Amino acid sequence: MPAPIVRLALPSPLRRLFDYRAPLGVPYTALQPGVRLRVPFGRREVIGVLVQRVEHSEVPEDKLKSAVELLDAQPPLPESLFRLCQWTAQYYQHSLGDTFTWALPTLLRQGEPAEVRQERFWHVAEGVRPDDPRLARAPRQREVLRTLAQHPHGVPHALLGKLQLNKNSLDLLLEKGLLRLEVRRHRPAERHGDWLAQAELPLNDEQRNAVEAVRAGFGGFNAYLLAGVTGSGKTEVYLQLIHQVLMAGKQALVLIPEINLGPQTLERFTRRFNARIALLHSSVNDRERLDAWLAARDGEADIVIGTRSALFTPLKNPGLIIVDEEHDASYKQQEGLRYHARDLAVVRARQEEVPILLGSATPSLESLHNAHAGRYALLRLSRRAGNAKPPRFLRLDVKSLPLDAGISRPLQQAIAETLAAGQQVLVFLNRRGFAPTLLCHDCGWISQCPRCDARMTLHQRHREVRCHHCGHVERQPSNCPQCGQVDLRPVGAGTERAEERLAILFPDYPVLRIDRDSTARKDAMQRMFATIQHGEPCLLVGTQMLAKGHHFPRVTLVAILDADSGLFSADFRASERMAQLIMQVAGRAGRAEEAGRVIIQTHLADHPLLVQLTEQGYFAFAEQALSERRAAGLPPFSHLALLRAEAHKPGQAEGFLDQACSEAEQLLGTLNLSGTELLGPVPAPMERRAGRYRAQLLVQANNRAPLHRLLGPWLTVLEQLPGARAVRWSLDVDPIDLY
DNA sequence: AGCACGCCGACT
DNA sequence: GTCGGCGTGCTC
Repeated sequence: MPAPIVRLALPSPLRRLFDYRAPLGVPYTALQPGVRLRVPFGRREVIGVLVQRVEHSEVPEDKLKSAVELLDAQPPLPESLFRLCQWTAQYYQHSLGDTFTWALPTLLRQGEPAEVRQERFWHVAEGVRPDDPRLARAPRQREVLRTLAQHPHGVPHALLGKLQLNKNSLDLLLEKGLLRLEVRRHRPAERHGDWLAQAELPLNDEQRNAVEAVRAGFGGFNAYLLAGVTGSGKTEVYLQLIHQVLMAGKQALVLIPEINLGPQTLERFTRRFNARIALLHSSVNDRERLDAWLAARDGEADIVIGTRSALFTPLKNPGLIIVDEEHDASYKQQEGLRYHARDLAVVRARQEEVPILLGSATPSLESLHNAHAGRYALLRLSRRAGNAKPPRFLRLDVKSLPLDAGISRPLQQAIAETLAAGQQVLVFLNRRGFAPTLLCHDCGWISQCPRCDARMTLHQRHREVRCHHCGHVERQPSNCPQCGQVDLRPVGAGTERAEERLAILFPDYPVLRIDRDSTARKDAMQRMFATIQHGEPCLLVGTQMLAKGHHFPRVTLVAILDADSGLFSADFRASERMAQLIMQVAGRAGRAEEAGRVIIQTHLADHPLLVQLTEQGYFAFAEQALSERRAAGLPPFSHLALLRAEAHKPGQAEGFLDQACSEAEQLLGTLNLSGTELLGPVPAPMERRAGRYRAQLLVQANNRAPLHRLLGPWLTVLEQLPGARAVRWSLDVDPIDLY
């Protein structure tokens, strides 16, 4: 009887499965969905995941290859996670095999055993004496044996170096049978005593209501949107809910944004609970990641905290999923599998029948819309802890006012007053570098990036001009490359220039710049935060790095140098992002007894969205923005998919998208789908980037169902299009950035 | 995606 | 004369 046939998902962008004969001698019952097999694929070997056994294959007998090896006795990923991956692949129209690549720990897809790290212990074999005659002429080995004999419980492999035990001698001794190598499974961490390592904080009634509401929904799928202004104590709500989860013998999964939220929030979790916490963020190495993944899967971790990809951590007893700062853009992956971890978290919660809590001071319009539609229960926290007053907003109209490094005279005055009163000032400017352009005053030459349709930013400190889009760097020219004159002028201002200018304007106070450039060195950020916490009056200048997570209790003035770009951008989400950023930055100020002030420089001081935001607050802004979206038929009142393409030659990407567009039109007809529109193809807003010409085609649909009915067959056609190889293309379902 | 094959330009 | 550019074909 020939070996059974198995259908596998392979790490390849091809959106189909591949059939193989099972390896020889593997019992039929071992071929469970989810087990990994090593298989020949083209001219290489890859590791695939078994999706199903099949009776017979469409693939001709002579093309059917045999799998090399079965890697697992049991499927390493539980069925729940397998299902989530299948759903994800389907929804984002992505290859299932590649979806596993993004969802599973690196070591698992490299074929590592799905087991917790094993520790190896070296022992002297039973009955062996250090003066064994076989070692008469091997003094080094005799020495090794003598050392090992002093450790009756064996020597862990990791400590061999410390004891000066030579690996070579050990191998020889092992070969002679004089040593025994013991492999011990890392023992799961034990937990003792009460879950709380620290008393819980008292809750105000809003917080108590929130905790009670979510608790009432334990044990089944229920979704909550916790909308709490900065400083209203969202984290305490999370902590008390997690405590309830732990007491019920279940696990909590907490997703956090990528940037900086780390230290302060994490510390609150670790200090509060006497629990096994698995951390999954960018600086966790592959081995630790696999161990954390396994611990969560086997119920040996009580709380899992991690960034985007932690969404795919299996849980033995899931009790609650929390997505903190749910509006944060870092939940959306922008390459490969373009998933949104917040959206998938909701799907997962539904699949695993657990409650989910989305929290934010500035909820996304999508989530607010879901709350209005009754899909999420809205829980509001409107009061700041300790009766801290909300900040006061001032729109400073800078029309026709001179700007000095982006700073107007009235703002300088406000800064001076604040510093004189012994308080700190935060200056927010979402642009790194000294100036976004270098201009020749004599001939009009500008610092254009040779590979992008963009200007290169001057970084004066490093005497360089850099392209922020492709990373291209050149020396700062001293003469104009075009006319040779020396009058090169920086145009506009970034954080570096603001920092320099503020240091001159306020020589008596320290100026700290916080952006990706200034915090590149490992401890730089820590040192700056230490200075800030110290409380002396000072000026902080920075990008959105300043807006996330950290609290600056002594800051009483927040200055936002430029709010305009959010108000007239081509991207319809720009105003939402601007509002969120302003509120997040504003939230850094005035947390103690002094109310903070927020001064927003703008040329559009009467812009309705800005007025609404600053006078009525974020929720009023959101209502207005939502009604504008509704009127324009934009998300969340419609659904988008964006087909992007890029190619080396101009026009090539658009040519491909033209074909794609007519294929889509045809399919819309044959499938009889209505309410779906094709917009484009158009060149990308920045057509050339890193030397490639880019274009995009937007699909907009009133309903999700017809959109998805189109996408599947459409991509199948696109994959077979003759021109498809010459362009690099990808589909983004629910795109966030439309560039 | 990766990898090989195949056919035309600047060089050890 | 070769090394190597990327066009295109295929992966059970």
